[in-house]
Amino acid sequence: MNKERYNFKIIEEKWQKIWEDKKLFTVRVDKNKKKFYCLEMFPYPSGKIHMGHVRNYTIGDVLARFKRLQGYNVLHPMGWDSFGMPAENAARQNNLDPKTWTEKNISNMKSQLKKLGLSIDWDREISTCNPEYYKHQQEFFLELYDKGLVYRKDKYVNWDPVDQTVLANEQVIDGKGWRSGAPVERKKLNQWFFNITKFSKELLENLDTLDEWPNKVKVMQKNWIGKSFGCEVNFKIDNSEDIKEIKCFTTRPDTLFGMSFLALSVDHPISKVYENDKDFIKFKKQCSTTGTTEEAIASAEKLGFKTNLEAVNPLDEKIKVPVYFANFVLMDYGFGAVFGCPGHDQRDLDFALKYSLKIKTVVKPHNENDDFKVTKEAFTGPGNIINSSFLNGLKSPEDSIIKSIEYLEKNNLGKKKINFRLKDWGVSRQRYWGCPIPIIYDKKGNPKKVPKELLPVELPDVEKLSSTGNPLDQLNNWKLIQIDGNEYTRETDTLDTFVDSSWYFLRFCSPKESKYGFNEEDIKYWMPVDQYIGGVEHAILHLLYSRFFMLALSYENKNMNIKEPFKGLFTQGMVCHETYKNENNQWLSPDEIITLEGQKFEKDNKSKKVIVGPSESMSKSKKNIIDPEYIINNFGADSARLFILSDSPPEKDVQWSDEGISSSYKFIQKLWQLDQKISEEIIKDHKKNVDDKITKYTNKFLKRMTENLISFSYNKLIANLHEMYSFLNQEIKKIYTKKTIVENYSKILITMMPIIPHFAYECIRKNNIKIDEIWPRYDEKMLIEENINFVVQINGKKRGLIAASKDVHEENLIELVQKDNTLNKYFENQKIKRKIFVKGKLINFIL
RNA sequence: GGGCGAAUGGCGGAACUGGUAGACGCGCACGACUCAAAAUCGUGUUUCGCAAGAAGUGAGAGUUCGAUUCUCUCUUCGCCCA
Repeated sequence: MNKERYNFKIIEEKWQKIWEDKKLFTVRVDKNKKKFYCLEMFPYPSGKIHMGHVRNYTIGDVLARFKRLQGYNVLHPMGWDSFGMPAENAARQNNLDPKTWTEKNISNMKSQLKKLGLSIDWDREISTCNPEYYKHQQEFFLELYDKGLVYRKDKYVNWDPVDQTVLANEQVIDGKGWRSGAPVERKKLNQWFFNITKFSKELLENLDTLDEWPNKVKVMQKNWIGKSFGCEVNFKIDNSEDIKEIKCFTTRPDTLFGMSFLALSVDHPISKVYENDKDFIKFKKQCSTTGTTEEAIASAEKLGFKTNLEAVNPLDEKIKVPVYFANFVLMDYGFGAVFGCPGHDQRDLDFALKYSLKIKTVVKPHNENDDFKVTKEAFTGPGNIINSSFLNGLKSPEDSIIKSIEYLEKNNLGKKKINFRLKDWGVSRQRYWGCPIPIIYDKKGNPKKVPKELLPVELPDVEKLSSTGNPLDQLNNWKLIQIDGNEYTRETDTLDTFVDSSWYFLRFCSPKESKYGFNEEDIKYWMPVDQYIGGVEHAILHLLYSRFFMLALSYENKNMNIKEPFKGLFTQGMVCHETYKNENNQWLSPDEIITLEGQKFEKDNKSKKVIVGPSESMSKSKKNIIDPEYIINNFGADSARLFILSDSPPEKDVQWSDEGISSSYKFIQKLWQLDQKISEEIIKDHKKNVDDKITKYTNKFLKRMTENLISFSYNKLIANLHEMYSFLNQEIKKIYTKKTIVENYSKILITMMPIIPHFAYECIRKNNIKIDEIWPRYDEKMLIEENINFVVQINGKKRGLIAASKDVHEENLIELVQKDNTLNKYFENQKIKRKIFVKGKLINFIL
């Protein structure tokens, strides 16, 4: 038999065109149909899609197509997270403007995504850098401003003194600017903030309602919000005219007796008193050389500036301690002041050792004596309180904290307080390529909202980005504006791109609505997102900001009652590949390698062996990248989809391999050969079936496919397909009527539609199978096996199998076992002490 | 240091509520076709052993007739936070 090979190039292109012409995936609100909103995290238009995108969008597409077959009205949109720094960097490098660069990338990536055969409603495509989009974002900004959820304050940024620009944390490498190499300074700028902490409590508590989220992500968010239970304590200052009291927050009021200093942030209001003190100015400047991240501050050497103030221990007035400014205290947390207890906090101990302060031990481990003393390492574990007057002997921390707070409250020295680690969201970026903040300043510098009719505040075009500073700051004809005869200056900062992605899922519901960011009727129908799919790297910020945005929009708005944007969340794993290096320890890309007799060599110089390293997530720096476009062109989209799903569960990392993709390609060819065999059998149209094996199998197969789709076990779907192939390939040799074959085979083909859609549609069309595109149900009755292999165990060990009816009684089964030649030897000269019979499964003899 | 999770053949991974460990794929070996190779098809593939059989899911214990699955201790690795 001369079989035709499967030509994916012609067939995939053909079906993509049919889907597009028929607008198969274009959806609208239909209140008679149940909706399903399937969303994958939209991409940044970097220029080309990468394997991570292929995986993300394939997983989403399988689900979207499956839900569509199940009869849902499926919203499956796509857009572009198109503001951000890479565009600015590329523009500087290539001497073009970010807009042109971005638009070119979008059009290229769009055609790449289309080649994957995704079931996307492209009519809803959005791009965050489009004024049509960010106009509404500016409205939201002003709406939140009116609600009091937006404010301005001073905040430190990483400042590159050479490039005269603000750096993001990831642009600071070893304390130096990534481009200039100059040591980064901390600089204070007046910036805009979203008051996300107003919702700390809701953001934390609502996590418990998200039962379709991975627990891992919820734990990460919980830790990030960081609720802590503690106490604010008032410390009296008795040697100063101006300052009478300093407030601290602490989670360990039970260690107050061990206090030996008080430490303030250099930004604490008290610092005003010292603003003319030369030494203090010097110290403050020194502090500004450490980075702004918590990690940088934590790992920096502890430094202090001693004031002449003396703080009184509220629990014992005889104890007076010095007050310092210290570089490890942050103004953002608590009151910007902490009391130092060197015995039971490592940071405080480091500080105390440096400045020769007292170390008093007030907690001892349970198994130690009362003369236990902390010297070089702070003791932070659980224990008992010592050297602490009325707290002595109490279990620390549980009993001692409660008791100490009780005492402080009773004597008006402090009060119980819940504190959150979460900080307000700074949204100002000193960048060009972002959404302009719709604020203007009058001559006195007072901020005013840009009038609604003047929105959007459009980004001015630039021909070339300057190398230093914020470009918007230098465009005077844009920056200076007259309204009603009054002169104003525009805000030149743009919004953090996380703002863009905090509401795009709402815009997808009404992408063309011009009056507002969305239409309430649309939102009521489509929201929340039923399944959100993306990388775990967005577990905290993007998801938290999106959750905040929903709360902020519904705040003081009775019409909005959606509190959580994402009902279900799925975080997929990364795509990995082996890494290669040459003899000189330089990275080599997979296409610079050739395999000869199981050994890997350099393609250009076949005598040079290649060192094969561990498989790691694909990255440019390690050169272990496979280009999806190359794969699609050479193996087809269906092969790529099949392979990216097959080897690992979608939530775990997957290893990309040449063998894997070619095996997927071969498997599609095999399915095609099988399809041709089946076609021939359909034509023959026998009069009578030899048995009903195919129908039984199909039901079992459908059950497995359905269950594996629901549970995201997509790797098992592919295993099911392989088994199905082996089964049908054998079984089709027998005689079946046309009706039986068509009935079963069409159901099987439908199950392939979400996974390898081009192939499945083609087979359906080619065999003239008339189907409603409906996910097939299986018949429970057909799943029951009349005869079962019972497991026979002796002393819990498997010794054999006995075929019997599924309803066989214990006595009859025992009879069968004793008649069995291979099993009865175990019973010779043995007494059966006990029998365990599990109906329809096994029998276990204890001898 | 704290939190969360994982550990199964040469490799990726299956095993439903405790009940036949290793489905399926890769790799490998052998065979068929071929002058030969590639492609394709077939057979085999946890380890030890010729075999009967024995051992076996990171290590050690426990519960149970029976544990990859439940409990405890430990080891290693991954992720997040510091």
